[in-house]
Amino acid sequence: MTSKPADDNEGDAVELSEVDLKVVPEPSLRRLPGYVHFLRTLRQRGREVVSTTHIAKDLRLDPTQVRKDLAYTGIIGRPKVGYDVEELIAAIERFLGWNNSNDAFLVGAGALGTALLGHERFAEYGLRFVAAFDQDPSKQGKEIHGVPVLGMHKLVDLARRMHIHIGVLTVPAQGAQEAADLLMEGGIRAIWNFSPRRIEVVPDTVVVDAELYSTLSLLKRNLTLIMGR
Amino acid sequence: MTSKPADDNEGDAVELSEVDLKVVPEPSLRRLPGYVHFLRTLRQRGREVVSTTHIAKDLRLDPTQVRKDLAYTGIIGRPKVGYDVEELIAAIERFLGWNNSNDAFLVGAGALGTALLGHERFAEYGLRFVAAFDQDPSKQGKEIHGVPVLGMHKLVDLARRMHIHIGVLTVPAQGAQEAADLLMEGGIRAIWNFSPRRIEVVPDTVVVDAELYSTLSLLKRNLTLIMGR
DNA sequence: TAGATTGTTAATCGATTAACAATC
DNA sequence: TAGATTGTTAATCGATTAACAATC
Repeated sequence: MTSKPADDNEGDAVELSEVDLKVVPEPSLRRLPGYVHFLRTLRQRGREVVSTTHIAKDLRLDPTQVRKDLAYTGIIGRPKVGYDVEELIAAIERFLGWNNSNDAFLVGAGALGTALLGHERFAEYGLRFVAAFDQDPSKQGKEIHGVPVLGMHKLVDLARRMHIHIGVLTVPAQGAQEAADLLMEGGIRAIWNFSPRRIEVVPDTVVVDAELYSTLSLLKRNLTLIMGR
Repeated sequence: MTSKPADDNEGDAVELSEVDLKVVPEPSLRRLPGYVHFLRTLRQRGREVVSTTHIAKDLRLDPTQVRKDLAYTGIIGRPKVGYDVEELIAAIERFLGWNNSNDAFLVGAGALGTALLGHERFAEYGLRFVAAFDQDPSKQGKEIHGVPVLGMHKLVDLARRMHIHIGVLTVPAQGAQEAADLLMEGGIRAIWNFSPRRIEVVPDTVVVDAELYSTLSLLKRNLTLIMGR
């Protein structure tokens, strides 16, 4: 996965692209999609350039922070002027990989899974569901939002043949690891986990938790603070 | 509760609860739900005590970090022994407010909204949907997963009369702020935002972003890193 | 030009991790 | 008891924020 060079043995001569990629802080990666949304609305209003002060004000961030985040995408701004809106959108989208769309499998066609399958906007973010899987036979053979639902036994073989790399996990906690194991057996390298369980993965596979319950907990906690005074 | 007076100036007599509540770091709050999930599986297996080493190993965290997180809930462990599993679960649930269930309104009965309405597990986390709202007349008057869908014009009055404090936003970006304004007008103080827009709120109101697109971006980025070498 | 803005280095802040005495 | 574990203080690490020279 994200192995670090243990010591600086001639690290400078190494191809920069690789090194640079890994060095982007996670908080920056989380903020970048938000910039795109704001920039798109600016573009719609006909704006051609934008400063980090402008972006920062809208998203309530520090301008320096925005500037650093943008720098990771390789964009170059013009002093006194700012950044070209169109160019900036393109740079971030390219950086985040929204252009090269990835086909994905979804496991667990329950309430949450069904919603994700029907969420057209994911296409904008480079995610396309090509098949869903569920152990419930009554769901198999049907389609949900145009995506075929198949039995679990077809997952591994199909993932291999279709060269699928992304799996979305929307199964209950107790089935999560088992489903993840199937995904990995099928060659899937990235798992978007909506179950509340931590998933164990083989090397060179990444799990990102959707953290539904984390954010809900944060919300309730903050509400308690507000109401309690 | 937990806190030690910085110096021993009879600090024990001071009301600690308020101060303590605010001082809990957000990362800790995000991790706590994960502990509960693990502890529940331990309980199911009949385990009665657990050490932070044990928890940390399972969730791949630092034991000291786990100990600090748990301390925020007010739980007290026994050296050499660990923590009482049952007691610990109760302490975290109480701390996160999962016991006192909150009634919530959902705005935007689209694909994502429908899924959330059908997600029974939210009840375990103290969230209960009592009504949904959508501007599409064809959806109004019906029920989704047992929750009535109403027109937007009924939102403010109903929220006030029912003393609703939590709103879940599952509308498209362009309608997000407007919907949030309605929620706030109805007296709602906490908004769980699934739209990609940053929401502006009045004082004493909290927004927590579900960050679907943030985590998806993280996932795709990490995948690119893995595949690219 | 003058002044706003970028790009970058330094200072600050806060969270994580290490160290260790207290303890059952 | 001996040793594992808690609770807490100190050290480290990394991200955010401040400062400022370069620049169009």
